[in-house]
Amino acid sequence: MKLTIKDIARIANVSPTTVSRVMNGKTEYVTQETQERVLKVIEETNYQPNQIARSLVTRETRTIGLVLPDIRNPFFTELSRGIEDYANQLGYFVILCNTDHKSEKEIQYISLLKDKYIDGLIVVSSLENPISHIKKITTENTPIVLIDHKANDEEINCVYFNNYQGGYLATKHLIDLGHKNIGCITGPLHVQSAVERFNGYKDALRDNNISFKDEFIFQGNYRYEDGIESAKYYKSIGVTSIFASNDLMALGANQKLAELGVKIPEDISIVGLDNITPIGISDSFLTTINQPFYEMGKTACSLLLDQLKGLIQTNKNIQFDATLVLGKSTAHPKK
Amino acid sequence: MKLTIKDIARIANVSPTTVSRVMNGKTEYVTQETQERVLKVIEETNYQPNQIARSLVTRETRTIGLVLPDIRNPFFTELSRGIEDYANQLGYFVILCNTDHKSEKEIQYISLLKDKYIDGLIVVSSLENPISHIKKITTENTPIVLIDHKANDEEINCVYFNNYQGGYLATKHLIDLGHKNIGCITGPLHVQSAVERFNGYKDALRDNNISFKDEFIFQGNYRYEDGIESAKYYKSIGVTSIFASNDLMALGANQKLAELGVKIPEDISIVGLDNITPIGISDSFLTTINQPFYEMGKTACSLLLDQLKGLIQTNKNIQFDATLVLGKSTAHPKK
DNA sequence: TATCTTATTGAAACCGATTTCAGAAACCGA
DNA sequence: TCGGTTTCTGAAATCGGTTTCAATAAGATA
Repeated sequence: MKLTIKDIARIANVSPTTVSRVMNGKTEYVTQETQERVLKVIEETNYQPNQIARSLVTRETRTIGLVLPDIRNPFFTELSRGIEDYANQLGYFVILCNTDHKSEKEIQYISLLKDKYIDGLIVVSSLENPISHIKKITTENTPIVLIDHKANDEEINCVYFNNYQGGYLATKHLIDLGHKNIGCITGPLHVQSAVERFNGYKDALRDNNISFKDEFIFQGNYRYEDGIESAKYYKSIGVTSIFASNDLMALGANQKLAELGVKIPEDISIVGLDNITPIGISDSFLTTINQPFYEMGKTACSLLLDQLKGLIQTNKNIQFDATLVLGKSTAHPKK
Repeated sequence: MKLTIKDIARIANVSPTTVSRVMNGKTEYVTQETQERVLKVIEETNYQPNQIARSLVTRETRTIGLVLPDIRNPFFTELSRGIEDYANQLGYFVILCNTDHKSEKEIQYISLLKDKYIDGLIVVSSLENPISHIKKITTENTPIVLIDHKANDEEINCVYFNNYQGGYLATKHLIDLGHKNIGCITGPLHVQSAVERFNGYKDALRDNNISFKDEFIFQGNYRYEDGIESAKYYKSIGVTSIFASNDLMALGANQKLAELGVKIPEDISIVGLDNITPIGISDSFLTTINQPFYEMGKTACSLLLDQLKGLIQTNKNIQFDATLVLGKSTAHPKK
């Protein structure tokens, strides 16, 4: 039979009130002696208070919800570890919810989480207009952090990556190596991140007096297959280098170009963006732009918990920088 | 201000008891008319009952705990999706806990989860003797499923992969292709799964009258680097094929052998084991043995929830079969 | 018509903690 | 010695549901 606070009170010959006080460290008005007596009983009986009963009155569950498209995506896996590690350190649990990019699933999950009285919510949203939707279904005072989204003003907490800078740096690297004919495999251009990466590419060209050429652009969809598909095209038009808007497409292009007899990086240099290193594989072949997923998760979680504890009041927008990671897939163009 | 069951009762002009009955479908003794009245009020006020208060009396949280070494490991990522999908379908939440293979972290997590009154627990344990440890810290009647572990009798629920069969099939495939000099990169031999895979290798040789040679064995640690390291050795002793006890080592060996000028599969065939396909990359190069992680997770979760609902009483041990996945890394040996 | 079921509803207890508030004891200054 | 603080403790209310049990009304039976 599970012990309750009343049992402990009876055994220690005090009231439940006192037991509660001792457990919660509100001992300023409890004598050293009774305190020790209670602690001894707790120790001996190995008593653990019922967290649900606690939650009912304290209104905190020490649990946060994490809603994201698919944990199998390496970005989100890494992100989730950043979040979980930080949360665990401060005694919080994380409930994981995969939405598979489906709006209904996302809304349903968030709504269910609300009923569960989680203390906070971290969301990588797939909704058209996440802020208004999410605010509609959550309680006024639940802290929320949106990842991979940028808000105006201080509407909501946001943590996101500087995609523009990523595209810019990748392209600049190729330019610095001496490339002038630089292809660009874009992401789906109805998605904000893809547009920004593309803008980074364009601006890097402009800033270095290289004219933008439409035929150098191949529109992809962030999939490996898009990279594969682009290969034949790029081989035929003869670029000396390619900036792929994500690593998956970069790897696809690399794979197919190699099969077509194109030497990487001698004939064509390739830069990716994301830095998704397959687990355990240390030697990185691909030159790419690092996106600090783990750090972003950690920051999102710390933002959330700070707000939870009232340490900060206003919402923040935090942007993460892109950095170049040198691999073996880029080199000077051949003369 | 959040509505409570009393508010609804007042508005609908009934007692909280009746509201509760209607919400829980215990309507056999509620007239159609009052039922509709209550439902209408719930609908109009958008009332959502407080799940914590419910849990306090029903003793169920509709939440299960998932404890595993590291979600970044593709096995566990896939496993977690199998679990989460199934749990979500039945209205359960999943709390994710990474132990980083540390015993203290695992024990601490399980103990904390117990206090939280989760309904069930799924564990991929890193403990020496998981069953006795886990049973010590959990309540008598919490359903538990162990993954990647095999129990005697019906001590506890287990879901695991037939590692022996995996090693056997991989080796048999090479033998069927005509190979006789078959190297084997083992896993860490203090780990059960590694021993079983190795035994599968040995028995496949024996059953086909190929003598076991000690010099064909390279002991690894399931890491990419171990594969890299083994390459020089295998090139020097001249095997025609290699069975690597996991995909990571297979990929490492492949990488390094290719660098050393060895043609795969013409000069040396390689078989892995695990079938960890990098996300989004469809064309599989490596011939390997599939381990059905997603299915295993799903089954573990269904086992847990069935037990939770009292649908099954006895504990079960469920074994999953290995299957061969043909890639481009194996071929007949050269004459 | 009197009695016995059966259908319908609600008052009150309960789950197991925290928190408010009041009372008792000890201490203190005049 | 006496009123006023301060220290220590516990009774009871509370959080928001579910469940038990009793009460009432309606219908059935004899």
